[in-house]
Amino acid sequence: MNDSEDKLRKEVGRTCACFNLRRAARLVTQRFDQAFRELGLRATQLSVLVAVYDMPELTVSKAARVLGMDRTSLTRNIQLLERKGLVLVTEGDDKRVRNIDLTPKGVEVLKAAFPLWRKAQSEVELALGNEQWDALLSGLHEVARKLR
Amino acid sequence: MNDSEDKLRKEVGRTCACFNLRRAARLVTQRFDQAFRELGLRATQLSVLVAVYDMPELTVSKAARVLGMDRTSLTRNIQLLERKGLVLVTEGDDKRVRNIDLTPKGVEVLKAAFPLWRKAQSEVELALGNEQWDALLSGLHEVARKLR
DNA sequence: ACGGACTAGGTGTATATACACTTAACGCCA
DNA sequence: TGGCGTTAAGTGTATATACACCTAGTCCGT
Repeated sequence: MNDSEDKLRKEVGRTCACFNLRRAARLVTQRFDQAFRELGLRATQLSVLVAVYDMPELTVSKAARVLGMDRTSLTRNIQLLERKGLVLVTEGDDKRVRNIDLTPKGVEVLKAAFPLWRKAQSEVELALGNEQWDALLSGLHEVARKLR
Repeated sequence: MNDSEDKLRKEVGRTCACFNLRRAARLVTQRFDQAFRELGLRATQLSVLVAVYDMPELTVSKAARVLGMDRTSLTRNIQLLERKGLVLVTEGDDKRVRNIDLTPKGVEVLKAAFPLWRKAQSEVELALGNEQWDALLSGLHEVARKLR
């Protein structure tokens, strides 16, 4: 490996957008998953529940766009939530679409998750400090806006 | 759901550290995976190769710490790279540890990946602009430093 | 009405990730 | 030196994620 390759290699380790985003996501996800463990809920599942509550009669494709997630990934997520009895999937008027809605149990779990979320979220915000946290969040929003 | 619960729910959607990190990581990973497709390499695999090259005689546990990844997740990653013939896993003097090193083929793939990485990385940096990208990267580093 | 283009969704397969548990090796000390 | 606590690693299982491919329903022009 020559000098310029060595330089590039070091740059990858330090600055790679993909690696740094994934590493941070892994670390934060571990904390959040831990926080929701008592509900038998994973962090990803909570974000799906929130989106479903926010948008009644949500379809799989619409939800995938909002969540910045591949449609087929979301299908598996929703199947899981359905098995847990947290969401209800029904056929739309257009027979191709599936409408996703929270069950009463889903709403209960969502409500129970809020204080646990608040705690996990505060830990991250505290670790960074308000200023850096705001900057980070802006950057993440911008990534979603530009690459969605 | 009462008013304060509604407010919290909306806050989750907008500000959740876990969701926003994961969504950005998903979107960026899709681009990077796409960029490396011609090498049969995924973005995560590249970051492992870089770490392995950087630290000769790296062990699984040490690599996991550096990469901010669960040790057992890394085991699966390394098994994959071993099957592809990109890394070599050997027993250490201490018979418990495994030393991970790149094979010549691994070095070749790593070198071939650099220009592809440069291109994918530039797209993200351009999408955000230098200032916001620097702020985002700092935040991600800080998350790793504080939560590792 | 029909046929093709388009759209919504699911499945097969592979990788990524982590927790709980297990196994094997090391080291120390009584 | 024999046993026990510690450490390094792998396995079983479950979820998360995405691409390639497939199916079925809708729409529209003729």
